[in-house]
Amino acid sequence: MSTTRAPDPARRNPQATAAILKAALDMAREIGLARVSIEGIAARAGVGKRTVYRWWPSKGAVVLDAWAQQLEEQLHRRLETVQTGDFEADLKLMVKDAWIDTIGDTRSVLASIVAESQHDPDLASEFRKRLIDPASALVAERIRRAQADGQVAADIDPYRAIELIYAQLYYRLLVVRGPNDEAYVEDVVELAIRGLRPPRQDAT
Amino acid sequence: MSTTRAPDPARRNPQATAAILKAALDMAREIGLARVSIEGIAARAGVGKRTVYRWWPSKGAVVLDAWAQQLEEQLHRRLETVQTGDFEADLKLMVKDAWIDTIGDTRSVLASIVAESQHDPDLASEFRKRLIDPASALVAERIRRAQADGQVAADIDPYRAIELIYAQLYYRLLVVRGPNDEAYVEDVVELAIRGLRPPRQDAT
DNA sequence: GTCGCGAACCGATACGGATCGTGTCGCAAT
DNA sequence: ATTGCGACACGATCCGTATCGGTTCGCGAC
Repeated sequence: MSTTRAPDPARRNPQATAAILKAALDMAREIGLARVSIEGIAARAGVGKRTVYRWWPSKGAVVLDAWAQQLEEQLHRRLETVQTGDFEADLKLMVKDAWIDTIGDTRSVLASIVAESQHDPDLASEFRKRLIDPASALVAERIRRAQADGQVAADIDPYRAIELIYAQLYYRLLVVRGPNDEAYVEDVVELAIRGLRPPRQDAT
Repeated sequence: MSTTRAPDPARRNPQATAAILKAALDMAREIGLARVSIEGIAARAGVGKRTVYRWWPSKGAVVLDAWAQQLEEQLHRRLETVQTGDFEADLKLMVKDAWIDTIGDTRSVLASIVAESQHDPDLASEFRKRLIDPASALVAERIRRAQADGQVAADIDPYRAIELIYAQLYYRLLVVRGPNDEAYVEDVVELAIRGLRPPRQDAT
């Protein structure tokens, strides 16, 4: 049972760690995660393969780690800004901030990680924990406030509302491949909020 | 320039083709597309690797071909059934038919193909042409009819409405991994149609 | 305090195994 | 006689593990 001893984090070499993360992220952006290999990462970082295998379970985990770390730094710089009071405007700001400014041009890395996570449950779980959950929690809070204000129906599950928005963005990214820019984000939020109802509604 | 001559389809061996398609689809369902290899397909089909490479450019293309062919057969058997007149009911029927009955338990194959298509533009394009576009065209027709009847606002782009529905299903399949059954499909359609508006609306 | 020593990380290299995509046979069908 | 076919061999790449000296860290003896 005790064959795999956990390595000691205290003895970890920060230089090697940083070099590996940088090499992994750079290569993923240059040639795509699919063509990245652990051998390649180790070679580019000037590091033994063993050192990579010691601290990460797969190439996907390395790239996710590097990428998420970069996003977190960027997000900490923004965070608590959104407070215009208008629900739709706030939502647009939050989503644009996350999807355009923070994710931005690393969107192909995001796509690669989702792709890789289709056959790597551990990576999938780490991805949700590291990216999806924090991003959702932020938006969910704002939606709950809108429900308290009566701007959103009380029987809506905030997380379903978030799905309604982000699903559209991911769908474009992963499946249909249309433009995915600022204008599209606004359209996505508007459509999610407005629904498909005709403007004139004669209830029973 | 003329190094790669296209093979002559007339001389293609139907037995070999069928055996390859069957082997590819079976293996994809059993062990997942990621662990499928062209070597494995050829071995299982009792065929030389060269024969596979002659007719398909990648393992993803083989599996997509086999899978889409099966779906098309199944869809031809259903097609023109939906005509209850009620827009929401029709939409639920159509989507359940496609997502639950037709795709059904081959959903992991779908996920694998989308994953693979992230780093294979040709596969991505073939996937949209073979699956997304036909499915969308069917639903778009029904939405346009609903617009003519006044059940859907006239300024809605039918294809955006479809995205609003299918995006949710794909998002669950590829990213967040919740239940993706009949009940969820109904919820998805309802939420898409209803939007986030509060029930009471005092327009200006 | 400082010295010694074992444990763990480090870079480097080698290894067997798997799969890739191509090349090359002889055979069968047209 | 041309072409698809099954079969097999090939060089290349990457995987995950092992092994080798080296260095750095923690800790107890002196």
